[in-house]
Amino acid sequence: MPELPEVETVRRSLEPILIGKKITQVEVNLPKLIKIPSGDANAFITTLTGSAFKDIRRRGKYLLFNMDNDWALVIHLRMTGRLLYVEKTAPIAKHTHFIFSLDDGNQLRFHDIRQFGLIYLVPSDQIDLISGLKTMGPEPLGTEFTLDCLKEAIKGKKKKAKVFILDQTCVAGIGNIYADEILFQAGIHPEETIDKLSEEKQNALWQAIKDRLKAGVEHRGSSIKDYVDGFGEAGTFQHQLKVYGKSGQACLNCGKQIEKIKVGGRSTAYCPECQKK
DNA sequence: AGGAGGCCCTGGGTGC
DNA sequence: TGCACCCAGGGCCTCC
Repeated sequence: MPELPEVETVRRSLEPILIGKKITQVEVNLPKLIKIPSGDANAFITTLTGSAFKDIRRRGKYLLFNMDNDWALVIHLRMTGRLLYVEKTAPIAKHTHFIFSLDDGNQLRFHDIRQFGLIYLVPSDQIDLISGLKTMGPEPLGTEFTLDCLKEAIKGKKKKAKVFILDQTCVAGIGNIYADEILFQAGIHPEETIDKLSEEKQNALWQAIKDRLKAGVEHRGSSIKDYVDGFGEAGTFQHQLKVYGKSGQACLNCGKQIEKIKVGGRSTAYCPECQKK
């Protein structure tokens, strides 16, 4: 499940090889993934063909490819999306929905088993047309994400802690895996009401958000099931996980059994001893 | 405002 | 072996 560290790893893997490359041909096999212009493969193909990659940015879990014709190709990988840079002779894997042929003879392919991925093509100065980007909260690894910034976002909110950190308008880029890991490190119960946290816990949450995401990036993401970078390489952060996917196992910190509950409709693993309300 | 539920979708796992 | 069912989950939606 690509979250901030996985999306950032994809960005870093693709950036050096895509910048300056021109798209010579676009093949769309599943137009419904194009949200803007809605399902319009022809407009999508016409606009992108002949343009070159200028830069690749990331905002939350979105990848933004700025093209030299002032359009931006924006991609959200959701759960099973992959962006792969391959030779054009490589066999086409099942679930390959988009193929961008490049002027270096290789291809960038978008592959997505569950077809949940989202693709947008917007003028690069109008990325706010994408509602998820328009309302996106602060980048947790950026300088704007200060302790005061987090406290301000928390103020008056009655959401459960896990629901709060998964809310992209509160903090950008956190998904189910890192949410559980962050709350474990901060010693916060996932169902604790967020504005009931003590000063000390708010500080611990702030530190844990930055620390776990940074560690995820350093380990090139977590490859639980589907995630790989732009070259098909797996990450290694899955070996650092303390609670996600560990329900029934002993907590590495206290030995108590990790429990599994549902919070905000998401499966949640936590240690009842280390994460008390 | 928050919470619950549904929807999109495939494949892997389990139970009979 | 086959079939039914459940689960995984990000973002967006509706309804209460």
